[in-house]
Amino acid sequence: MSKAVARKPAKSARKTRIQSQNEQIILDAALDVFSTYGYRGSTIDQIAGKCGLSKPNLFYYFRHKADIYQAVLERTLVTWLEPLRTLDPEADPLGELARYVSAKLDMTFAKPAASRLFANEILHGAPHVGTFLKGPLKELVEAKSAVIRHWIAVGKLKPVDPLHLIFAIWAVTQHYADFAVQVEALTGGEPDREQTRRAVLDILLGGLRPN
Amino acid sequence: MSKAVARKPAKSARKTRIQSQNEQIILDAALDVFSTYGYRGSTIDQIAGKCGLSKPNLFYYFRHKADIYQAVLERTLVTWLEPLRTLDPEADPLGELARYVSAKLDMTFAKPAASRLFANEILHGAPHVGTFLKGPLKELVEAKSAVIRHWIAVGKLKPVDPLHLIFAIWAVTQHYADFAVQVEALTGGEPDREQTRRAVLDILLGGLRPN
DNA sequence: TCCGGTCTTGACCATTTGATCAAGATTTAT
DNA sequence: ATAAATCTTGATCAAATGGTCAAGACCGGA
Repeated sequence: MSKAVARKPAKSARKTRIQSQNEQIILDAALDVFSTYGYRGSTIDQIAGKCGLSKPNLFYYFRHKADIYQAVLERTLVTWLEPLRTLDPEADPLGELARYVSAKLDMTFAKPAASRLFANEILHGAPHVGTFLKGPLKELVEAKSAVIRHWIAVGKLKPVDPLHLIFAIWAVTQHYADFAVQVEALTGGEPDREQTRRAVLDILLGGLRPN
Repeated sequence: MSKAVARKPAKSARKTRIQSQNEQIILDAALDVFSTYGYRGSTIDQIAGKCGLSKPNLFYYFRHKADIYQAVLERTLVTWLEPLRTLDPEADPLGELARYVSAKLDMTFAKPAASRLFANEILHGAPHVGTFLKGPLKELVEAKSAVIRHWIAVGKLKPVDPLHLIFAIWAVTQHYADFAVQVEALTGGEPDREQTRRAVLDILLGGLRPN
């Protein structure tokens, strides 16, 4: 991932009011479109149509389609990573894990499009976020794995593979965004969020209490 | 989903040796390509290239790109559904669930492309499998939910929402195919399968033993 | 061997789509 | 008010791509 995706950084690094405003409008629309149809399945016309700007105008702000994608993806990654960052080694393990799962679930419900965009990117081999995965994400995950291992070592958590626990938490929480149509088809409408939260916490953390 | 996706059913419903052979070759290649790049991101040329047939030749066997996709998707759905079908109400609940999770995980490892194809389809709103989700899948899931509820009722399983348990099992097992690049980036290479199996069983079923 | 049906493909078409550009409209600073 | 900078867009282009077609190669049964 490179930086500097927008266009005008040449002369005045400062962004115009219109500029930053339209960039946000474009990225909002792009998140919707890309997360729904995938990169290849989305067209500039769709994004332009959704945000009420003309196609050439999009190219005024972003030189290439790939730049729009890159920008919206980067904005998403920050959001996506945030909850894990807050896992506190000092807090009570089960409570802290419950808080993390709950926060991840909240994000899934609040920003399903972000989850789907990320899922799509990974599903297709992470062509744009390979360095993110092997860099920042890996470091953070290793740090948090150490925290979980420590909790286990001091007997506050049943022994469990930390990495796979993190995978499981991600998988289950994001499932409700990424597979939303399936979830809705099987529950008959949107599932009740509190019920979902309780069930997810039960299933994921129910077996972690030490004897 | 409609039937009759291939071409020649008109005169002789019987398929030539070459015909059924090439159809399989095409579908195999199509699964690879579609699961990697998505529907829109895949081209007939890619599929043709991968299976060593010419582009017009593909159109000889399948009239439209969508027909190829449909055919490979249908073939995948059968495979995908199979393990759940075998959930036996008479068996020991925890053992039976463990067997199911294990079988699902085996399928994930054996046919990651199938998992990804399905994931991609759902992720993009299930445009081709809506009726499958709301029909056969829903019925089967409701039947199996009843089984789980029964296990709980007779005290052989800790109370847990059956539907969300099924979701969790799907989410976690398929995660290792759908998010394989992320898993590999974080584990540093392919994760050990037996270790993964133990961890997944621990996490998903560890809290289900009744007191 | 020979014939009808099956299979294969090079050349081609029409549409979609990412991207460009020049000309004009609008905003901003002075 | 005015000039400079910024912003906007209709028209257009070139490449990619789903799909067609006619001509020829191949195969299988009599």
